[in-house]
Amino acid sequence: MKTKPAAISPLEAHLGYWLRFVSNQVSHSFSLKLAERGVTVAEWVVLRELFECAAMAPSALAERIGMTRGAISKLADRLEAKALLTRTISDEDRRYQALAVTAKGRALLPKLAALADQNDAAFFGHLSAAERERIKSAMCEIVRRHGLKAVPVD
Amino acid sequence: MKTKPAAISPLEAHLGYWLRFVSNQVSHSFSLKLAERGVTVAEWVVLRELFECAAMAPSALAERIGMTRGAISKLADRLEAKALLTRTISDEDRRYQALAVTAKGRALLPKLAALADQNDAAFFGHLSAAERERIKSAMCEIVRRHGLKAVPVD
DNA sequence: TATTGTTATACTCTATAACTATA
DNA sequence: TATAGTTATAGAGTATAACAATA
Repeated sequence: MKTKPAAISPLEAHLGYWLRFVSNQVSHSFSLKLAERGVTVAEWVVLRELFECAAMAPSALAERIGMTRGAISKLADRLEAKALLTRTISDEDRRYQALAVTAKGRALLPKLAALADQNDAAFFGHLSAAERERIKSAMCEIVRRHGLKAVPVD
Repeated sequence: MKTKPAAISPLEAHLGYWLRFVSNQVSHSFSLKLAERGVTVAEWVVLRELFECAAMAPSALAERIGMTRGAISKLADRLEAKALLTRTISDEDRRYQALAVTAKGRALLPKLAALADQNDAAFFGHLSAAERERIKSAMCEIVRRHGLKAVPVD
């Protein structure tokens, strides 16, 4: 009985629109903070991920983060130039590399993590812990359902 | 009494990380769908926003969407080339322009909106309506708190 | 002089695919 | 030939700032 088809849903009807909007702002804000330390968001993700393990191959890292090998290669270039990361060619199979965070990188990481904490708090600090957890779970579940690469479910 | 400082929070500790991860996937998936119609995500946003009003100045649109005038200018170029949008210079003040969606653009919009609906459903359809609304409200609240440009709270 | 819109420039991120070197 | 990593190319998105036209 609708007189108008209402075929054209508004932008704000889509959850994807809101996520993109907020996410862009959060990431942009974070990127400004990181810029003071001379690092980009993608670089932070790589460094943080490498920090866990002693060393990791570029291809493994690429899969884990959900990036292409080419992208990792370029990021590694930049991080190497900043002396935050080293490449070491394997002796056994010289096609393999081991990426590792340098001492300088390890010294820098806590500061970057503090910026990440600070940025997250600025945007989501007003939410209750339960609410944050709820949203996080929802996002995590979406990642799982869609079989997205990096399922870093902690 | 902590033995370890635990100073370095993991990536997954941050809600911003999850939002960025999911949002990137959702947007990418949407961009693939839109590509079949020869449109990008940013172009969809512009078209959808212009669709509401008869016409709008680039600067007003820029503020509403949260983009720079330069970005709008480039988008308008592309949309004009695709005959989805027109620029009309004001007679009163020749610095002003009116951007408007063409008939072709109006014909295309329902199809794009359907893709948006479809994409949103693919990622968020498994959530209850209440849960979706909850997350949407949270995002909306964040936008409001941070006084972000486009507050299309509808 | 202030404002509107355009243009030039640049950089990040991403993806594809051709390429090199190893095996 | 198969794999690991690199490089070239491209395009979207974004931002800054210089610029032209107009008021």
